[in-house]
Amino acid sequence: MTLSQIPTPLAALIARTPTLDGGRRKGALHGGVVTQLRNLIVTGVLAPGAKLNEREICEQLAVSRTPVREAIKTLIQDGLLHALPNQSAVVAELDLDHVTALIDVVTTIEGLAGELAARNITEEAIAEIGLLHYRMRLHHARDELPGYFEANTAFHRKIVEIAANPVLLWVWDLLALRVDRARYSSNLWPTRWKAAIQEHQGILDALSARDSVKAGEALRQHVRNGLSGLVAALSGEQPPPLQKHPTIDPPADAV
Amino acid sequence: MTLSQIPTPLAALIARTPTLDGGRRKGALHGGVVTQLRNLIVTGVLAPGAKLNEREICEQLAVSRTPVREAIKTLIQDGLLHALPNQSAVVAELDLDHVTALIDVVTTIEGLAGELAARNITEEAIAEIGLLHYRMRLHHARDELPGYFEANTAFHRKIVEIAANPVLLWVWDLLALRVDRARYSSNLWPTRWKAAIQEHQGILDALSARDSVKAGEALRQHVRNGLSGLVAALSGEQPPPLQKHPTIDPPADAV
DNA sequence: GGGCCGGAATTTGCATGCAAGCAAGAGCGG
DNA sequence: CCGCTCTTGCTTGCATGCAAATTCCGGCCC
Repeated sequence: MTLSQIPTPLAALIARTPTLDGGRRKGALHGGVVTQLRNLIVTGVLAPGAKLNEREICEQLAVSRTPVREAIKTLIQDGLLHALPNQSAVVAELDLDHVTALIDVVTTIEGLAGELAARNITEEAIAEIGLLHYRMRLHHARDELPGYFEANTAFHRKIVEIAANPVLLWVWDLLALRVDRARYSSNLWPTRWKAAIQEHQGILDALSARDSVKAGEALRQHVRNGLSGLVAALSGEQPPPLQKHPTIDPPADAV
Repeated sequence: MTLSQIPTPLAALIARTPTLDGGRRKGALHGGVVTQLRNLIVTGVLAPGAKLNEREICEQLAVSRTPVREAIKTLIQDGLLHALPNQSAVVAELDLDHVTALIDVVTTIEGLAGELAARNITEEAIAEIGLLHYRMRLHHARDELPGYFEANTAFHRKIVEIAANPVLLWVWDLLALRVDRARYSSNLWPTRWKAAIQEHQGILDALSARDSVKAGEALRQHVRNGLSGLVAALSGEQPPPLQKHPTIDPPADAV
């Protein structure tokens, strides 16, 4: 349950990032630890309920306890960890209720983003969105899930950026963490792949037409469809996140 | 600019909380510091742009740097502080743009809360909301602003609680911090006081009738009205929060 | 044999020490 | 007199030491 029980994927993920501190800059350790741990949690390498032993993390990441402690506090704020007084922080459970709760909130937030984006969008932004859409289509045609996933996130985030509302972007980023976590945990979502692409096309069209109502509605429908499917997948197969990481190869590389 | 320049209100606020650590429990220091600093920022005692010197805070709060550092990190996450590498964290500016951005997001969030709450609401919850509404009317009749303010926050938060969506509540709490900060900073809002009470009545009626659409719309309108007035107030009187405390000049480094 | 109790080891929480980096001020040159 | 540079002081970032709390394990009692 603790970190040492899953040494291989953890070490692999850590090794992937160049020394955790790229340029040996001074103030980069804290942020690096946050990123590392966040990835481990979001991708499901650290399973829900896992206890985070500070000393162990220190050894694995080769830093002292101070930045690790600060990172843990940060992740608690993000809702990825759950804190108990004088006890190890544990990875937050992936409650089906919580993921279900995400649906309404994320749907609403992205709907608002679509409405605002449709009003503000420029020709340049339309092109950027279109670019991402076709990157997704390419990845889909090539059956490249990780690439598609990345482009998909970029697509949605870009729309929020275009909405030009810093608070909205802030909230979206916080929510995206949880959505990604649930998505990694479900690990079967290509069922809706084709439908998603069509919906993306509809969103792109609405944005291009600067149709605020249509864009908002299209995004709401798309997000609701996606998240509902995700919840269905999660409620269907009970233990998917746990079965994943013993086999090191297929999903762990999806970074 | 630093903490020592405004010793009186800070000391007063700190003194108000019983020793910062009520029962000398062990894991309570960090949270206490967060609460303290958060209050100081939200209420405007720590003006936007103020630099937070760790050592100074340590002395004022009589704790070591470790919990203070962690608290600062937390507040940075909340968006109340802005971080610079190897430099003191500064209190985030109260950008008019950011407050304006809050309008759409908070309006949307509370609208959703109203819709969900209207569906889930029980007789007990209706009574609790009604209680808070009449507490507000009482405070209004007595011209007690602080009491009204507190009840108002409780009223809105209660609706979000009734919505029974943990993610929604989480997001609302985060946003409420910023709303409160802007509200404290504007410090003239009784202009809409009477109108607000009428709108609250409408919200209460819609919730009692379990009319989801109506409740959502009433809340959206109410929140938008309130926040728009707030933005107007903030844009009208440029330096209201700054003039309250000692000496503030554009150079900003007076003693 | 099972459950309860006690103590030791582990672990978090807080305090402090040391080095790197930024900022302000003195000194110098133009 | 003004501007630039270098140096000094202060501040943050990280590492580590110590005490309280929890947990886990062995022994004991029922």
